[in-house]
Amino acid sequence: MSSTYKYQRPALTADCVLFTVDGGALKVLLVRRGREPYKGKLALPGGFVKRGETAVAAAIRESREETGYGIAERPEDCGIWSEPGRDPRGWVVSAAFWSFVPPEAVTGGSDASAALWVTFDEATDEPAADEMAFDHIDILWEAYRRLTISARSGPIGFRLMPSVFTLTQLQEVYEAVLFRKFDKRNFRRKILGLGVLRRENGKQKGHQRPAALYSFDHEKYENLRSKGIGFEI
Amino acid sequence: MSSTYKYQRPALTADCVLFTVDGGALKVLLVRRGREPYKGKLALPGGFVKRGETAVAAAIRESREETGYGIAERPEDCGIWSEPGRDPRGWVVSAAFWSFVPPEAVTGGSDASAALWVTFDEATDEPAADEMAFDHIDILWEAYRRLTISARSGPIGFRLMPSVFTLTQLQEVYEAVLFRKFDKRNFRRKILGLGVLRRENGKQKGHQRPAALYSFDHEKYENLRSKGIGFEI
DNA sequence: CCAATAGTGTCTCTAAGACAGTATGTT
DNA sequence: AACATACTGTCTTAGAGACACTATTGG
Repeated sequence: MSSTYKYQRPALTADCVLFTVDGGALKVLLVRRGREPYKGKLALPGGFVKRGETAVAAAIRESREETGYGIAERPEDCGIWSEPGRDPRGWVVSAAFWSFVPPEAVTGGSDASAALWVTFDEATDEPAADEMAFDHIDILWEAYRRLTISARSGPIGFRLMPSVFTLTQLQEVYEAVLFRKFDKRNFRRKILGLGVLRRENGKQKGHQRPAALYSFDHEKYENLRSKGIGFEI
Repeated sequence: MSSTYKYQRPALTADCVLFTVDGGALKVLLVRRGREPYKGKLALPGGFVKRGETAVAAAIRESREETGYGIAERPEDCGIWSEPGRDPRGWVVSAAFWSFVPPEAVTGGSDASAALWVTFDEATDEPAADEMAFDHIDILWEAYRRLTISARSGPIGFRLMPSVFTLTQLQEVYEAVLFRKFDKRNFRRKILGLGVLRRENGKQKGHQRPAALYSFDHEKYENLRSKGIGFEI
């Protein structure tokens, strides 16, 4: 019952895949590494977990420090990455997470940071994927897999919509995340039928016919999530 | 770029929640701890990750060492548990996993081990839940949450059925895992409609009318899993 | 013959998906 | 007036769920 072990200990890092939808495209936040190893390569934001904090807290902290972007909601698990040799510095295990960032944040990051939003397509296609540090390309794919599962099993709106939005905007987000198109009438029927949207006063300011504005009803939304009601458009 | 860090390192453990269905009840495999801390309390099988192995490999190895039960399939993620103070010995972070064990294994464990199968109800209800070491009761609940999600999104059969089985047995497993009953005709229609079962020759040996035997068609099963087809009975 | 379990078919209802035209604003 | 986008309803089809009786074996 001593506080030391005969076993060697790994270094523990926390990495975070941050998604957003911007201009109809699913994007992820990457940083260009300023030091070795993989200096100059693209990587997920992240860093070492400090004693006294949880791994998820470290992921939030490091993401904010490195990129200036705040995380809207509690990040979700994206696996434990412990393949020997995944980090040339030695035994480094990473706890990965993923989360959404609302689109307002896309233009609000700290200017001095090395963070950049890259479309998911660009990040995962050659040759950019080869430019990714460590096993981060694998983590990115796993995060996307979990994102799509999450998007299909419940409304994802809270996590990446602005506080007030139009139904067309909401549809565009779903189309970007799931890489498919929806029929406008069917989409509206389904979404409104969930009963989690609240009609807001006012109209969108646009160049053509203004659209009605909506927001999420937090209470009904949580109710729906906890009951685990399916959500297949 | 040295191989040492200014940061302290956590000890890393891997814990594994092993489920089975036995006698119509969902059960989990627990071990009674033989040493401090929490000596004499119930805990999940698990132990320290060694350098050169992945966390999931450690979970498989430790489970087998501690309990004698082999794991049928690759364990799935059950989160990273890193709350400060969760282990009185110091900074100990646990990577948790969950998996199924086919029912044949229930009677096949090593006799000398301190492992025992406990129904999920018993393990999670008071007062047994208070007898659980560390934060393992939380890990157990999280594993069950993930199990039910998995059971609803695809056929779980491969992972915990014997190689040949009857439709009634399969239904009993689903009912035990999901804590609900199914109509026999609807269940059969749905399962057979998936096209992943292969009719086997021979009949069940029983005391009444013998039932037809089935096995899983591995190829069609994997096809179904990869396509992510829903599975809501 | 009786007990026990295996096995089978129909109806209803809900929800997804396909489909085209009208309404309302801006310039 | 022309243009751009918002908004709306019906039909078809697939699948979930409720429901009760017959078939086959062992004792």
